[in-house]
Amino acid sequence: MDRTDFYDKVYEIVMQIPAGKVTTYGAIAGCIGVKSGARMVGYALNNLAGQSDGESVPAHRVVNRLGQLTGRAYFEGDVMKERLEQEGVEFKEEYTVHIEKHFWDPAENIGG
DNA sequence: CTAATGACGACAC
DNA sequence: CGTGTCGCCATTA
Repeated sequence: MDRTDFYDKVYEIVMQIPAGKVTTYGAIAGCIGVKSGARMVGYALNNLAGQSDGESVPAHRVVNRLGQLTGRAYFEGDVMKERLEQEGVEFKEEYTVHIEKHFWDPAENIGG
């Protein structure tokens, strides 16, 4: 599939996310070029559920702009939360990370 | 092509 | 400040 170019971009960025850090869908979408493709980003991550390289993409480090683990439903149990905790990410709520402290800007590592 | 959906985001009330 | 609505782009039916 050549149209997966968008997905590749998402994966390439998400794979660069260091442990203990998190980023947002909008940030990734903007770094790719599709600023308003925030929804598409989540859509691409969801696709990982069936991709063999899915394990290579720490989609659990991607949360919405509020730090909410909206996609935890696509992980096994609380894997998305437990993984972030074991990496050192602080949580404000049961399923909300401290995005303000652990925010990771892809444009500072990919685009620049 | 049209209509509906989605791990989102911003604006209006 | 909280709720409600539209827009965004790609995929699917």
